[in-house]
Amino acid sequence: MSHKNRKHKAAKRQARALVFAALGDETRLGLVATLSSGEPASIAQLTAGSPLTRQAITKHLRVLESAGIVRSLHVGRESLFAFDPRPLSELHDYLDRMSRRWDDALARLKNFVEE
Amino acid sequence: MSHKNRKHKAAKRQARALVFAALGDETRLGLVATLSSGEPASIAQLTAGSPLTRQAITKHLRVLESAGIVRSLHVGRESLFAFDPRPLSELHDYLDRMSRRWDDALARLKNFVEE
DNA sequence: GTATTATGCAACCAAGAGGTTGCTTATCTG
DNA sequence: CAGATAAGCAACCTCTTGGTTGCATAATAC
Repeated sequence: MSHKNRKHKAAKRQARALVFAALGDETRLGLVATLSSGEPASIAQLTAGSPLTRQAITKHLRVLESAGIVRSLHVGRESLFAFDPRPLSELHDYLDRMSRRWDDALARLKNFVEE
Repeated sequence: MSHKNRKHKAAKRQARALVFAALGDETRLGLVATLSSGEPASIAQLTAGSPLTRQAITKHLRVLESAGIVRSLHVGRESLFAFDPRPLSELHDYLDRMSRRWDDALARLKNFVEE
């Protein structure tokens, strides 16, 4: 494999890890669920149903934003967040590519636990 | 939605977050890549190509194991790890279900950033 | 123009993550 | 058996995370 290719792969992996990590929290997973199936919402709206403080929710939104999963805009005194499906779509493709090896992997696993 | 259904959903979300979090680290993503496309390997083997110490790799493997992504067995003096595709398959399905809403989401996003 | 609402900013805190080193134990190998 | 190899255990360290509280500021409503 070429040097350039290796670097490219490393960068992809880094970006991917960032997206995975952003989804690795129940609160954020909930926020994504909400935003992915509805209109853009303000911080106050997103905090409404939660036991957490507004600031905690804000932090989670910023994490999602740096992973590219949501985008934010200031409208008046509100800060609105919208879901961006593209990073998740990339993850989906990644898992899809990987899934071609799952049958073999499952066979190896079966063999592994039984031997 | 029923109480039972709500609890079930919460449990699913928790398990999912655990798997996502396990993949939210470049080192672990690398280990998964290695194990998913090859035979079960020992800790020493998995440490070989890495700048990290054996103990660091061990910790990562245990994280993957508690998320169900790998399974381990002791064989002789070695501890072997094998890839289990099922949790990743579940994630794939999750993203797949979610992807039905992505066209709408993308349209909303376009509208959002342009208004 | 005053009160209310929505947010931002900063400091702080406890717990967890990622990593190391040092030592012990178990299992081969010659 | 002696030495080498594979791994486990535990303590420790630093940085990050998830959360809080308090205060300041910008927009909106009455």
